[in-house]
Amino acid sequence: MNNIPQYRRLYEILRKHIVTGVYKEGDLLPSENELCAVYEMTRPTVRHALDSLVKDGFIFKKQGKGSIVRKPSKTIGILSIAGTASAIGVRHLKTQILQKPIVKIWPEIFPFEISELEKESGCIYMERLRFVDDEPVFYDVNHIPNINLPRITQRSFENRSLFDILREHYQIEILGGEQQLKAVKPTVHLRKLLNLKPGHPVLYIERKLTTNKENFNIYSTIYFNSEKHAIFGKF
Amino acid sequence: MNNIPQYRRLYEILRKHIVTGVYKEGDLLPSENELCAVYEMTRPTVRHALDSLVKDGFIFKKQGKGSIVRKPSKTIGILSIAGTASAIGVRHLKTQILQKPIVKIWPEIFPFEISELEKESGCIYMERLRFVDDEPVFYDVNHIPNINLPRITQRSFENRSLFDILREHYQIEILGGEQQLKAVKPTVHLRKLLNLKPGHPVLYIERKLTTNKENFNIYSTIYFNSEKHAIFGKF
DNA sequence: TTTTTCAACTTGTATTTACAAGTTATATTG
DNA sequence: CAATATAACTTGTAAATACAAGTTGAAAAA
Repeated sequence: MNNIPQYRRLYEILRKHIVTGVYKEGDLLPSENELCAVYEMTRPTVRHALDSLVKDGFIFKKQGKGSIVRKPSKTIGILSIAGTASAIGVRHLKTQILQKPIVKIWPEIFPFEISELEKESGCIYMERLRFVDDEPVFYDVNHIPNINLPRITQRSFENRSLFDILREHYQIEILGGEQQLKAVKPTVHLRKLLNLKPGHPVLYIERKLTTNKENFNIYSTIYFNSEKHAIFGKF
Repeated sequence: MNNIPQYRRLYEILRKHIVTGVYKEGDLLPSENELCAVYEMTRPTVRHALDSLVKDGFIFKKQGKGSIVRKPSKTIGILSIAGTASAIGVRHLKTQILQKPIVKIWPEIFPFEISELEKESGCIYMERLRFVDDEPVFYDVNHIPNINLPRITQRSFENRSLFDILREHYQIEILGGEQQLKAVKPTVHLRKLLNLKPGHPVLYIERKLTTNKENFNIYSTIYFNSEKHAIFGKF
């Protein structure tokens, strides 16, 4: 007997058709009754599949009209997921490493609670300065637990996304996270790093990202120069 | 004939019971069959209501066990969805209306693009100042299209969530949105309103929220005093 | 006593049927 | 020709029913 439910099967089929471009943005999916006929399901089952597609943002429905394909949002932005790279679009983002990844003990004062396993493993520490159109915009300080990351301190992070490296070489995926935002006055050090005008504030972000590995969270502190750019988020 | 659908009615009842603490975190809701009996609906209708509660993060379900309340862990926060009320927890948030809802034309200079229908309908304008522990924290300016909102300028918004009123009385649901964040120097007016220390910056947010009604978006400009509080977001 | 079995719950999936309500193109009417 | 009515679609809501699958605690067996 087939293990996966029928509505799930239809969901996967339609999802694949949407992401591979069989149905494009604005296209109407076949009507519910057509889908019933083609895939030999009843309407509640078909609607269950379509509801899932709505929930995941692939389509929206309009009564009397049909199910309309929604283009996936590409500029996900720093506020929803992943790193700073996807917030701007990688094209214009350059990265300078101020502190190459080194192994350290966790700081005494740390804005987040960490687990026992994370604590006893020590952490990988790195600092980066990131440029948009050759002007400094982000300064970030990162702490990553030193759990099963062979050779990470030898890798080059120049102009590469930290998250891409973790995903490709260590199979670590970001699942979600939490963050706090404030507007603060910059220190002298920060003002120089980010080339800020006197009196201009910075956006301060503390974030914890959870991953597919248990007890493996990524902790970042980010200072953002919002003179010319704003942080963008979709949800 | 009752205009709102039954599953919606049950959703509102259970949602209210959860946020007012009738059911607390970890509590089991009555079983689907019990809800059927009490509210005289069939199980598909009850399940539709429960599905909506799952989608909005109020409960999660476990097969064989029941529907479990999820409230306090999911302080959704201003960055992900809904309004400022859910960012803090309604308990400590008081609202003072600086400008009662009035009908206006849309401003000439507006940070977002608006549709033709929105433009020709005019907008409802309101300003609010919101307090946490009796200290001013949020100042927000809101523009809502004046489309099919009978008597909205007569309603009281004191200490009530704008979104709750839109949802309960006008069946308007927030589906998602986009926003931009900056750290800025406050104007003199803002410094007085938010009782800011000299030299302290504010967090500036521009947001557009999309709803289940076409051509009906909510536009807000928010100034946030981040001296004592931070804006929190989960994703 | 401890372990196993099982009955009585829970939610999950699915069918069938019916009518309400919004959309659109065509045919009808003025 | 232009406005209107209508028929044929679409999705939305809802009932009644059935069985599958996970959970739990009590009864039965070791």
